[in-house]
Amino acid sequence: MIITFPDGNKREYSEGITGLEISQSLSQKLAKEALGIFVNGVKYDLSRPIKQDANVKIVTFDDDEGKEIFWHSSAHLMAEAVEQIYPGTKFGVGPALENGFYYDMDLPEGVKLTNEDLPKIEAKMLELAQSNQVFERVEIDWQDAVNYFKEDGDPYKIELLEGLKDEEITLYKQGTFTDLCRGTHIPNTNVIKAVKLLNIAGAYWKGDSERNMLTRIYGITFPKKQMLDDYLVMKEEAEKRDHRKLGKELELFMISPNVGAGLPIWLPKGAFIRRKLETFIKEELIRRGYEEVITPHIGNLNLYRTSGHYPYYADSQFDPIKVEDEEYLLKPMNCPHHHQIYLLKPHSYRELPIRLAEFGTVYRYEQSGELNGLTRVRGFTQDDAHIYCTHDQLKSEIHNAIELTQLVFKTFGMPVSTRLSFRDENSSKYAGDPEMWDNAERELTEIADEMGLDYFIGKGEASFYGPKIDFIVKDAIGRKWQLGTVQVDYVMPERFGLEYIGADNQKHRPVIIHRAPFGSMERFMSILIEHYAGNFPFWLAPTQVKILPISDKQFEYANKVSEILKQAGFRVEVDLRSEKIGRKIAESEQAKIPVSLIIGQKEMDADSVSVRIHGKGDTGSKTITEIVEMFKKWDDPYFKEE
RNA sequence: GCUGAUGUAGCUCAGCAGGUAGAGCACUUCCUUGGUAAGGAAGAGGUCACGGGUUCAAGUCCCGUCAUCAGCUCCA
Repeated sequence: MIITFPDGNKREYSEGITGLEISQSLSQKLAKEALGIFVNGVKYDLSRPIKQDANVKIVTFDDDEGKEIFWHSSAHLMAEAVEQIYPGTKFGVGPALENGFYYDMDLPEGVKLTNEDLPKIEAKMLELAQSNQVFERVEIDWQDAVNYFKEDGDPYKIELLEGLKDEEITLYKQGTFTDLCRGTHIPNTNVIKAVKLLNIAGAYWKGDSERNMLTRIYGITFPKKQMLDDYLVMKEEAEKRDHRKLGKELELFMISPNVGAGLPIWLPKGAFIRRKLETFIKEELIRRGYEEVITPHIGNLNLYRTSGHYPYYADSQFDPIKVEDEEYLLKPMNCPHHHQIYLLKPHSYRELPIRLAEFGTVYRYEQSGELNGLTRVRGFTQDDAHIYCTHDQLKSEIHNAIELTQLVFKTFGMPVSTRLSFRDENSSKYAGDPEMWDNAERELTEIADEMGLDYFIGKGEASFYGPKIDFIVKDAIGRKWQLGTVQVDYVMPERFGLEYIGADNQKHRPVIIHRAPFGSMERFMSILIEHYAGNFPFWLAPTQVKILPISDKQFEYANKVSEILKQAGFRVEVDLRSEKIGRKIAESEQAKIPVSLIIGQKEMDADSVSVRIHGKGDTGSKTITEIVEMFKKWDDPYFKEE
């Protein structure tokens, strides 16, 4: 039997050899670290015999697939521990996650877990792990499996089995715990050396709020204790970046229950940064032929009946407002307003594309449990624009919109993933005919391919009027959020009866592209705060420079320097308190101000300043002329430090 | 919206066997004039989220509301 390795090497083994034996034949280290083996692309347990020639790949904790196996097995280990501590616990599902695992369980009557119970379970898990339990794979008949779980009193497993009637059923046993599971698992629990249970939360069975709420425990495990320590340090660092924490500390925004949940209020410093971002993108829009418009915050309900947003999204809109005999809606979208502008007069194909842009604030009713800092709010501002173009222009317009979005993420150095959001053919929530959808989805794919985008496809993620390309970013604690978006729309032109006169003197329907490179200013800001950990670059920082005179003998000179810098257009503050320089520096650093200029007798005599850069420390003295030049260079969004 | 936890000074938090509300930082005043991350002293500051209830007495116990957090569900 010939086994081929990922590097192309081939070796001969006798039939029925296991992954573990193959690892052992390669190296002791690998045999110790191996967690599973892919046989012709199929995950196998290391103990499972391989019966024919195959391409194999042995995975360890260093591989994502290895982590998945490790954490999935850890979920089983946790279940075993919980079952031993709380006999009679019923189990739901327990998958591996990107970072760890969870298990959903239905604890016995009267048992309520709190965070204080977690160390007990952790200790049990470690104890079980050290007892060298072997994961055993059992292929079993469907009916036997049902009988087994009936006897075991696990209704959830039986329900899962109902959906697996035509499949091969396997059970996995380790120690006293047996689970319905497809696998794969680690060979032995002893590779789990460090355990941390992170939190407890409720989770509905099958995600259905009508059904039972199970107790979900999240945890993470590692093959080395040091790895857990590193992970916890990293997690702590990430939590320090949380925009809700930094937003408060740096006085960027607030949320007042007196105004309303999910309705953020921008404080002067936060508002400054946001305006700066707006100016930045506006300059790019002008360069790209957009025209700015302004539309009101409410609109006649009929407008949204025409667009289809009402009643389609009635659940996530604020209730209509009665005005005399009409009903108005707080606008959930800007597009219907912009379509009115298009409709104002007839258009020739020669005018297209028409690109209407607006920082439009929209209001959506989000469930109270969903609200989250700036990332999920009830009122937010989109850097919205609608491009009305002919079908011939569609590709190049989409291309340009994607390019602009990419420019944004590149400028801020944010890592994004790109999703082609397509419809789910089995759902009826989409407007327009299937042929149109197929075309639009194909066009988007073509453009993405031509641009060499590294994308994945999100089925069922399209908006109701068309497919889109979404740019998705992770926040500091690993949650994913959609920011920029580019959407194709053949539906609204129909609904609003948009037309243009073509070269053939006939009426034609334009196509609409909806696009927002930032997405929402609120959400973008939240990610930006976390991305920079509050250390905004020079061009964005509300206060760019803090001048710190050492004693009051330098106050006059400090004010003079401040005046020169202000005249040159920089945002400067002077610290004229009778504090020691060490404290002034400490506070300037804590406020994350990019540059502190320290001024003592020496600097005053030399017409210079001592330059301290946030995060770098003292960088020596420079003359006033030199720093003005330097700041001018830094005050550019596209400035990159060599 | 659902489940659970939390809500005490501007901030971070202690007080939880019911018995007159505390610390550090910030703030004010005074002293200090100091060279690259926190000098000293004094002072001021709280309807203990809000509304009910139990009790001689409630920050503390009970109920409700609001908000925040974690998760679930949802997201044009």
